[in-house]
Amino acid sequence: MGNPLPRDPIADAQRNWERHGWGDVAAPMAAITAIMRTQQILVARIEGVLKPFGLTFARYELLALLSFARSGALPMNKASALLQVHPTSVTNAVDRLEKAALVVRSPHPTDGRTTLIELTSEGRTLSKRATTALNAEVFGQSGFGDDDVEHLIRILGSFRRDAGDFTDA
Amino acid sequence: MGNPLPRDPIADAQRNWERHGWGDVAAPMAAITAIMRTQQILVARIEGVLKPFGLTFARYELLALLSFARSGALPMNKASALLQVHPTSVTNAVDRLEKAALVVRSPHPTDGRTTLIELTSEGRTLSKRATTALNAEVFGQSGFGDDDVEHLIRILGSFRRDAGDFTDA
DNA sequence: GCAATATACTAGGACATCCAACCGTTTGGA
DNA sequence: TCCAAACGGTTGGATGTCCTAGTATATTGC
Repeated sequence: MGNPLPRDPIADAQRNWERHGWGDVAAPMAAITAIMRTQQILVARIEGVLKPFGLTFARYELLALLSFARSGALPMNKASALLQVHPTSVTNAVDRLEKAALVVRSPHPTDGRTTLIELTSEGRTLSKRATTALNAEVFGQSGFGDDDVEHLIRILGSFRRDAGDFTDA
Repeated sequence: MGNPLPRDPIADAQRNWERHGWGDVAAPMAAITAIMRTQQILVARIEGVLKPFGLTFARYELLALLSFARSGALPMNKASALLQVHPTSVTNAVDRLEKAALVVRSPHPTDGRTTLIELTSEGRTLSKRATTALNAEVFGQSGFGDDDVEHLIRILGSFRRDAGDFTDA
C-alpha cells in the first residue's frame, strides 16, 4: 500500500500531542495508535496466507474454534461469545462457510431457539491445513522476540481482563 | 456485546495449540490474537466517545492529521501515506467529511492530478473538541501502566519498522 | 516533441463489523 | 395455567477496508 515513510508517523503524532500541551496523554495515545497499526499489519499478513484456502480471518477463526470443540459443533451464541464478536457477524460467517460446505447448521436437540454449527469433514481438513500454514508463515515468524511475546501476553491480558473480557486468572 | 467469560479464551486457545503439538508457536499466536482483541476493545471505546460528535475513528484521524498540518491542508495521497490506509479509504472518509462541511476539496495549484483536503473552521473546531474528549476519556484512562506504555511503544515500534512502515530511528 | 510510463484520484464490488428491529421459543412469576 | 419478559438468531442498513479497473494529468526517455 506504499513504501516506507522516512519517519515514524506515530512518533510524530506523539510529538504533536506534546507540542500542543497534551504531554500527559501523549504516550498512551502513541501506544494505542501503535496497537491499531500493528493489528492492521497482522491482519494483512494473515489474510494473505489464508487467501489461497479461500478463507478470511473471520471464517478461519470460526473453523478453528469448531475444530477444538470435542464434538466439532457449537451453538451460534457460544461461538459469538468465545470469538467475542457480534452475533450477526457469526451469522454472516456461517452463511458463507455453509455455502462453501465447510460447516452445516443443525437444530439444537432440546432448545428450539438454538442453532448448532457443525464442522464438515472438508471443513476439518481445511482448518488443519490453514492452521499449518499460519503457524509456519505468521506465528512462527511473528517478528516478536520471546521476551516481547511474554510482555505482550501479560500486558494485554491484564488489559482485556480489566476491560471485562473474562474474570479468571 | 456480552458478559465476561469465566475463562480467558485466548489462554484457552494457547493451551489448545500446545495440546496439538504446536507449542513452538503457541505463545506468538496468543500474543497476536491478544493484539487483535485489544484493538477491537480500543476501537469500541474510541467510537463511543466520538459518536456524540458525529465522527467515526477513521474520520477523526483524518481531521486530526489535517489539524497538525501547518496550512490545515494536505494532498489526498499524503494523507493516505501518513494514515497508512488505502487511497480509496481516504476518498471515502473525505466524501463524508465534505458532506458534513468539515473539510473541502480544492485543486492543487501546480499539479492537476492532485486534490488538496482542507479543514474548514468547523472542522478545526470539531477536531479540537473531539481530541479533548478522547484525551480525557480514552488516552488518559488507557488502563496501561506507564511501564506498559513504554514497553508497547518500544515493542510495536520495532515491529512496525521491521514490517516496512518507516525507516528512521 | 511525442509516445510510453508513472502518478493521483475515483467508481464499483467483495467482506466484515456493528446496531436496531423483528420473529419464534423458552422461562418464570402471578 | 398463562402471559410477559428474556433469549437466540436473522434481516436490513450504515461504515470502513481493501482490490481491480478506469480516467486524467505529469514525467521520462528516445
